Amino acid sequence: MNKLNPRQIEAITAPDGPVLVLAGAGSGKTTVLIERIAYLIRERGVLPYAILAITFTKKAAEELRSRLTKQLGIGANDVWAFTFHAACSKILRRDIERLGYTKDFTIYDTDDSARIVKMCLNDLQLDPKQFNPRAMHACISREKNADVPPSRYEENFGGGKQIQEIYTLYVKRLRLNNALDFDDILLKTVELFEKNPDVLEFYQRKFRALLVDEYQDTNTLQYKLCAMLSAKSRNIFVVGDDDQSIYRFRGATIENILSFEKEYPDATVIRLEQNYRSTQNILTAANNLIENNLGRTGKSLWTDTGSGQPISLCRAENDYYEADYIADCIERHVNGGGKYSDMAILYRINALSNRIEEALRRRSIPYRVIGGTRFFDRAEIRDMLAYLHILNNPADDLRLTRIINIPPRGIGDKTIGGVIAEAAAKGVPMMDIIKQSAHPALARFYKIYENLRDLIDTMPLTELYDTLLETTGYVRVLREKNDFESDGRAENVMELKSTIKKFGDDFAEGTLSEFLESVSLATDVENYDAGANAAVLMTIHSAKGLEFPTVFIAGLEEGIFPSLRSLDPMDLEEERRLCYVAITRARRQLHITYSASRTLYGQSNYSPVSRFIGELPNECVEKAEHAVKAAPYGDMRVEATVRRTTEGRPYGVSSQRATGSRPYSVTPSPEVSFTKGSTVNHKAFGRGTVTNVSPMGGDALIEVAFDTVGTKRLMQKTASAHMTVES
DNA sequence: AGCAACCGTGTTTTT
DNA sequence: CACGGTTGCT
Repeated sequence: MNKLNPRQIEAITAPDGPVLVLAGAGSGKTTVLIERIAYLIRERGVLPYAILAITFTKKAAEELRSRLTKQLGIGANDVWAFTFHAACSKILRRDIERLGYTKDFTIYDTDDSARIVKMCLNDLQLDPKQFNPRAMHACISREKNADVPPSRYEENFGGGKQIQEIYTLYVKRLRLNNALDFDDILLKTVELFEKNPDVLEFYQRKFRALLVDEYQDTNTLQYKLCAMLSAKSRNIFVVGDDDQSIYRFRGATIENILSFEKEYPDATVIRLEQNYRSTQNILTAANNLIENNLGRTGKSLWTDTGSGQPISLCRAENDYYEADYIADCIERHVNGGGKYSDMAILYRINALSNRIEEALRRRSIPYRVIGGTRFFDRAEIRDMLAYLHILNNPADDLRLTRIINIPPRGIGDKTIGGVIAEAAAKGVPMMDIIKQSAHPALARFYKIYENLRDLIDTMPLTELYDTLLETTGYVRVLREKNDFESDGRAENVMELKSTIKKFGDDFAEGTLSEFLESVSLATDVENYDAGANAAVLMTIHSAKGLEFPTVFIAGLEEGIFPSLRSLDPMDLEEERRLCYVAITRARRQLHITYSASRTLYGQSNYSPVSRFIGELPNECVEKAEHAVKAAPYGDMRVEATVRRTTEGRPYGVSSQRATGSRPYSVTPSPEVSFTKGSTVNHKAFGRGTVTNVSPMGGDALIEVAFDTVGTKRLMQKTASAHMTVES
């Protein structure tokens, strides 16, 4: 304990009962959590299995577990260190039968859930255009997280009768499919406890101590869970930072941490304000920014390690230059002896990564993108997982309809519609209907299914997967297509086998059901390998809890950061906290960039600089020269939007993005290019000379001095259809 | 039944 | 821009 400061020691050795640790960014929060657990075990005689430590991300849980093992040895394995979702899943796997589900229950992600909503709309004959399935699901999710059942829906929303109907049917459908959505994992656990006091009491007795990380991000349901679990022992130790609450949109309520002292008047409250991560310049900037928020507990970070480099601020003309500036900085950093892996590029929205990826690729800078479209979200992976899901849970109609005719096996819309109707009429899963069907294609499908199903208890998962590939013909059909995209997809399908193998290596006794659960709860951040020498790109949300020597924050423009959709005061405060989180990720050097114009969603727009930049103190900030060595777009050729698809190792390598359920779009490079000085011939305007080319979004604005009609400005993409280059 | 081409629309952040 | 859904052809 000799490396700890007095405040930290106070937190670690706090007496029994409720404890609130308000821990600023970089103040050694995780260390305190770990030391507290070690202290409880060593000094207070608490047994490891009587400790429940909850985190928000899998990565945090893993880090907690590995550091505990280092500290305590093998006994640490008995500590329950999980995310809310993982802990609840574990509780549910044990007792969910009391709620009428079977233990093989399936977990639906946001995408699956939206599809279920869509089916509900169909049943209710409502127009999916009027009731956007994703928005409807967001509504339902919000209500679930606030613990509002369908029957009470209207109390919250006047005139929401149809939404209530959708919500009701949605709940029914999930149950029929023996499925839980993300929110249900928490909701059903609470329900389990409420309906079965003996189960609750079992866990209340089991857990002598509850510790919660990132407490500022808990929502009503999670709050309720914590309160229930600690009601007997009253040993609830929470760590958090109200300034870093960034999940309001997911129902997190900052009230939970702000009112902790009211809730537990006898609580021990400790503030950790000494920062061990960043330079004073970075901290001063962060402090100044966050002071613009009201309703904080009030905290000011400090360090004794010196002021460090000023924060560099760069204004770019457009997003191409912004990206190139970042790439240039990284290149110079590495030329000066630094590592690529020192650098992280953070942004508010995933859509900003594309331009930056292009710039990094152009300079051959190794990078990896965290988040965005996940490996598990690729169409072909979803297909394979769907097969595994129906083997695990035959009632999973959603997954069944996804793959029943993939690859094509003669089961068309009409046949599927018949099965759905009959299943609905009888109130049974679709598989029951298929089993008895005389339809030859359906019978053939059932045979495939049945044969595989017979193997799940006896065959190792990887072999089962091989057999699955074999009997469904999925890979064979891909290979037969013999094109670039299908090859990539086939590779991805094989890559899933590596995931399965790794799961088998990690959990020798792991079942299919557990594998699927691990996939459902997986995120991309935990796949981030800090050991690889590559720059990292991710959203600020993903970056929470991480730190890097050098951080770039890109896209500091009004409408992007803060987001256009977050302009009312409460949302704006959350955006500001997000910015605070971003700034405090940096250890030594922080670069902030913004762009006068930006092409987003296929449209180019001008936006003013973000208000957050004005909230940084001048003395910490230095304007950066826009040092573009060889102007990369000077004699511009329109860059084709050639996306690297899936060559190389399909996952975890830089520069790959899935483009959803359709084949990847590969646009060939346009042959025509106009450069300054070339002579052109236009269908309508005749002969002319190109006098200027400037980049403009994914296009370019070209100026042409025509021989007869004078100078005109044209967009290259449009003009190329009417204009040729004269040789 | 299956495929290709077209149109219209929405697009933050994620356990 | 990129998706989902629809239409129309084979």
